[in-house]
Amino acid sequence: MRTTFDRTRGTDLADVRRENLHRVLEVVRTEPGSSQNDISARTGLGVAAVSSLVNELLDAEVLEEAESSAPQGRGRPKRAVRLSGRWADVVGVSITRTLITARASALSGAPIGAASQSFSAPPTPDEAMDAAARLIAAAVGDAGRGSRGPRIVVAVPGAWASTGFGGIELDWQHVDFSPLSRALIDRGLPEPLVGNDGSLATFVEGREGAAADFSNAVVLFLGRGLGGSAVIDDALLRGAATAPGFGHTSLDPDGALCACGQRGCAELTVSLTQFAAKLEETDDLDGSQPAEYARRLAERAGDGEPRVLDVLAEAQATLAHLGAIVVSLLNPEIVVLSGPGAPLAPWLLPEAVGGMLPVPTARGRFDDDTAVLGALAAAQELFLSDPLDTRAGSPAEWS
Amino acid sequence: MRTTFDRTRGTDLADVRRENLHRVLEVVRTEPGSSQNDISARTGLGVAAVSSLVNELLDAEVLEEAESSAPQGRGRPKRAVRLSGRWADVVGVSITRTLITARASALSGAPIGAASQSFSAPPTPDEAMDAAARLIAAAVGDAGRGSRGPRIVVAVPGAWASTGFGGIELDWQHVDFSPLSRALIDRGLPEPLVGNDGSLATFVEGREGAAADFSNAVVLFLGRGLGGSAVIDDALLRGAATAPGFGHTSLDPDGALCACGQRGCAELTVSLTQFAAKLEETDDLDGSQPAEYARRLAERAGDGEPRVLDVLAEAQATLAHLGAIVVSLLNPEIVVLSGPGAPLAPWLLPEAVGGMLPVPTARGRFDDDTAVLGALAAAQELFLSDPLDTRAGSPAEWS
DNA sequence: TGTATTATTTTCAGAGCCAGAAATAAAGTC
DNA sequence: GACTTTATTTCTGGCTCTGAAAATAATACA
Repeated sequence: MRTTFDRTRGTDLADVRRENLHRVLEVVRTEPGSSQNDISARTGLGVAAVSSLVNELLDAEVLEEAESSAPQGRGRPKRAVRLSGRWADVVGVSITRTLITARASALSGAPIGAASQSFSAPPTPDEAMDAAARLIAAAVGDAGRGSRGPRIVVAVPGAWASTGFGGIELDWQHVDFSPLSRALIDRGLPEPLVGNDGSLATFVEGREGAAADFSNAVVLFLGRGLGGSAVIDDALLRGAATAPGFGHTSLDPDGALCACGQRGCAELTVSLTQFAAKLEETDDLDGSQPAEYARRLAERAGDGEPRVLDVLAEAQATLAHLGAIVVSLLNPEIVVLSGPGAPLAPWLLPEAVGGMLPVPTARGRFDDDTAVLGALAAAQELFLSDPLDTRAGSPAEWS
Repeated sequence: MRTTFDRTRGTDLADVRRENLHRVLEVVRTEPGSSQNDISARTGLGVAAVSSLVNELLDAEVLEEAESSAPQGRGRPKRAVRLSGRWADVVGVSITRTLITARASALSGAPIGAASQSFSAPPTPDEAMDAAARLIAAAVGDAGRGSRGPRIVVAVPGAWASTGFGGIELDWQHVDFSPLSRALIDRGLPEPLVGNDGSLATFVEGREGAAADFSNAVVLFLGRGLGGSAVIDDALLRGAATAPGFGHTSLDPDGALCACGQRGCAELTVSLTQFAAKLEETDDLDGSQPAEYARRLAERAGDGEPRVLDVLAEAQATLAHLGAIVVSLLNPEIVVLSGPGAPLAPWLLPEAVGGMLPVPTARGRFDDDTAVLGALAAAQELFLSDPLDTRAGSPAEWS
């Protein structure tokens, strides 16, 4: 626990301003149509400060006026505000072995543009970055602010190591993302932040999905692999993005050898890839999007197809064990099965997981869109946390 | 992930001041004898601000002047400062089934007083709180500041649940700590903060122990049970205090039934209690302090006693499995075996744990003192984070 | 001994931020 | 139309930082 810092710049008035701008925006995000008085009450800031803060945000077109929904009573009417719906301020990107998607939204969440490209063979890092830069530019179109670029977050199935980004699913190792940064800068866009898909899924499930009402949650991200992270005390578990994650938790030291080098990893029985490998003569998962495959599987399970039920039962047992471990370590209030595999939740999630601490479970809300929505939510959070910053985003891992 | 807040008070200038006071103290703590110029360089604050901050801390007797160690060169000499060694500002307490210890220190870490009481039978909550209050008052003696009481942190082998504090080792359930608060208030002392021993051990190992040089670490606390927590991005993993912890991680769903209700918990093979139960005809652990027992065990292992080696080898296998799981979830740079059981590290820690991510390991530094030193370190951190606060501490869990 | 040199700390504007109070604005009510 | 009510803005004051200048306290050298 290094606690020293060198020249990080002391805290000063500007930090106070930034923090309070963030608080104001957080209130407006969760309660669009708030008035300055409302904001003052929710944040604890005085009305004078809120007036100054809100007007600055209106001037910067981070906020815009909204028609007040509440019926007009006595007295001067409220001036309701909401997050701006005008500019392409946030961009979320998802990279997988079959599809790269970019979505641009306004701060309000209003969609601005989207673009995607599918791949018959998993893209190399260069191919992926090239495509991503093009798709991002297409999604943003001409809706970007002149002065300031959008916040861009890219979700990738992989994790950071000291040598770079790598992942088993894409078979990338030691990948350096600076070509993506350069390609974006060439197009006049700021540098992106790259994060793990499971962590970003956890963020969006926690922020506006199945775990929104809880301060502590574990989110399992079931796609081609198995990932996820946790929310602890209302904050995303950091550092988890750099770890192999839930999928490569070794549950049985004498189990089958996994591609990661360990034995008995959870992913060997819980992942859409493994389901397909066990059920189909031809591995037809890559012929369809993961959520589509998961939905088909759910149908077949619903029809009672025995082999499907067997495979899911095996996965369920693994998940129960993994759940018990994670619950005993992190003590969540809820465990969420998120990602493309969420439609299989009825077969994979027992009503409660964990032995010592039984915990309720829920199905994720976003299925195939989870990763890209996670990236969008993260990009929005980045914007809102420093809404008047005009610097380009610096490249960094996100959570 | 609840992100709303009601009336938490906006950020203001006072927060800036508090934060900067904390930064100054953090520099002085890690480098006693720093001058104002040094502090300015390390914190990024201007010299004018540092002058004001340091003088305020000197006035409050949080800092004191130190003789400068550097040889006097040209120019005006530095005014070296260090943390005050005068007052009993921090108190750490450890409660176990055989011993309650309280230690009072100055902010500098200089010991002020200590008191302890041993128990032949595990104390009830009332007995423990009664003794703790008495021992704390004795340790502080007349070295307390008149105006402001010390920060008091109590380490207990147990965890918080919604209903209160509980732990298997002490057989406490739903324990409410308000009697301890009242007993302390009656003696003119502020309310204590109660935390899990494994979390506090992690804090002190991370702050000044075996994990001091790492930003990410896992600490296993081996005592009568098995606990611990993690440091992630230089911060203690919060929320872990409320979880059953490492000891009750179910490694084998078909394993032996544990007192916690799960099967195959790590603690069933890795804990001093279990070692004693397996090795001795009479469970003689409670006849001695845990670290003493661990040292004897280490000697017997060093002498090659076969049964001891067998038990430790079994424990080692369990730890390797637990380590692999924890490493894949939290990605530490080091795994530390801390607590009274640390002397057994040579037999319990393989050179590297984890399959996918081999991670170096280390022995904890504090043995039997780990819990009380963790509590002391936490109390110091509480003081330093708000050094001019005059309110009494509010009761809260301290993870 | 006296003066120059040097490093450190303190003092002095200046600007930014929030709180609280007063002033202003915009509606409804009598 | 005057009054009441509610919302927002303006104004004053206190606090905190920064940057520059001044003061301080020691050594080095003539």
